[in-house]
Amino acid sequence: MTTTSSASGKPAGEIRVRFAPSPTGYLHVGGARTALFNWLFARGRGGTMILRIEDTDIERNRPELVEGILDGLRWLGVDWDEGPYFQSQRLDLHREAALKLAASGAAYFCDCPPEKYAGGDAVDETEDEKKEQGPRRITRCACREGKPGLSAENAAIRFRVPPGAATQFEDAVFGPREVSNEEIEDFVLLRSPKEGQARGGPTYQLSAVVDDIDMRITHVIRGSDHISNTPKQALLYRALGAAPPIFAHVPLILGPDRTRLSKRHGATSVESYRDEGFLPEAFRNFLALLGWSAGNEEFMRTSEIVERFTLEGVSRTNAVFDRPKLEWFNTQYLQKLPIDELLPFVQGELERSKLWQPEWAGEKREWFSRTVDLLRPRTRLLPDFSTWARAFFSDSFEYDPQAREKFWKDERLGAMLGKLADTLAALTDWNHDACDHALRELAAAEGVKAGLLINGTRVSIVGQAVAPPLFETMLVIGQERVVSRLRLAVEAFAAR
RNA sequence: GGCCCGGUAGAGUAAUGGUUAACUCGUCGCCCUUUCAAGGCGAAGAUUACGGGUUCGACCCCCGUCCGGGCUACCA
Repeated sequence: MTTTSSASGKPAGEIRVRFAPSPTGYLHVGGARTALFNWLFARGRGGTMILRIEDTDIERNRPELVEGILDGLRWLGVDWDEGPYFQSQRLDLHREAALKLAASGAAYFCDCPPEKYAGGDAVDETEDEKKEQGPRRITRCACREGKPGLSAENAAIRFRVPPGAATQFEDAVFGPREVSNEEIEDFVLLRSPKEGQARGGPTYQLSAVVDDIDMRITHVIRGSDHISNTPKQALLYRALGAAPPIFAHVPLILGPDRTRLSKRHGATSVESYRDEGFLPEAFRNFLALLGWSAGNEEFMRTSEIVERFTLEGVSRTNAVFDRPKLEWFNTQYLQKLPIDELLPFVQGELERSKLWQPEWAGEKREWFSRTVDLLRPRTRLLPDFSTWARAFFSDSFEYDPQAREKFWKDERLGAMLGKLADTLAALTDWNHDACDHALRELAAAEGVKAGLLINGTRVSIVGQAVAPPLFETMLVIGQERVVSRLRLAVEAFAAR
């Protein structure tokens, strides 16, 4: 097996990491966080990020899911320098390695039924032994001693775990690890051929290690659910004549009930957060802080996280996914992002909701920018721009029933709205103070508190009880529209 | 069952033997105010899972217990 055939000609000593999802589902938040950590690590030290699709399980594998995973990654802003490689296209390399190991005696052919191995039971134990209480022995079946007539055409290949030794590896998060080989079963490298097949496929252990060697991966950063498999892989590296990489097992993400995050906890796919209207950078910031931290500051632009990220800073404790905190990050980014960085996201949202007008990117860009800037302190998710703030982008909007209920109570309001329309229509200079004075004078003349008119007017021109300060709202909506909306409101008020 | 890893306020983390255990989210209150957010100020909330050690001194080191998680596949 060669270790020099990787696609990149970069110098040795460079950091190379990979994210290796298997297409058995969508990209979930746990996978996304693992991808992010790999990416942060690579980007922070000039390393190379590789994407590899682990699709060796033909039965569970769903190729149509690959594109969704890539989309999720792209949305997250996690890009890669090499790949995606598909393990299904590298099967010969994996088989070759298994055969080579079998030829050298580091592995052997075995045709025991898989059930014999399941559960870690010793297959060759006696009934008496089975009844004994003590710890179960790790499987070492008779094939290990060599069974005639076996080959890759009719048997699986198992790794021969060296007896009487211990296997160690380095984990950047959990520290040095050592496991007695007595705890490691003779795991399968190459499956036995299924009916109609000439040869079996590689298992995860084999293909991952062979590819990691071939791709010259220096740091394997993955979920801590893999930590127990790592001794097997360390053994494999050495048997294949390669030095094991540094491993870094990152803690798992849990649901509110402290069990592993899964569908029943609600949204777990990255795409669902995209669809809800979270900003990718907010999501990234949140994810980065699940199992990693750097001092007291939590709101950190991605560039800053890249700068500060270290494997040593990764926690060993599983973390609970806390949606309210994710939402807090989103509101922070909605408010603090330089406006020009936010605009494309709002544009995307308005395009989705069919409210977008091309001129807002052209001659009316200033207006668009000012309006978004005015709205953003009160938004939580991108769709707020096309739902709650619809009246800022469209003349077709409805009065929110609760807003009407709350602020269209006073009977005198209807008439006042009409008078206000007349007064505002007469204004020659459409600015904040002019609107302010006009409204307050009217309120005084009518003998009502300005608040009554202000609140009633807000509902009239944007249909909502909550909006930015009224006179600034009037400015961005424009004189003509404000006046006509007030006149429409007079009718609606009467018919309410 | 076995092997491994964890356990600091409701959540995420800090403090890696040395003053009243710190920060962020959330919760509650006050200020601001034209609605609601944002923002500002403040409060409540932790016998550092429990029990033993070691030490002048323990969140931190050791042992045990409990709880949680992972692995225990010819899945990845």
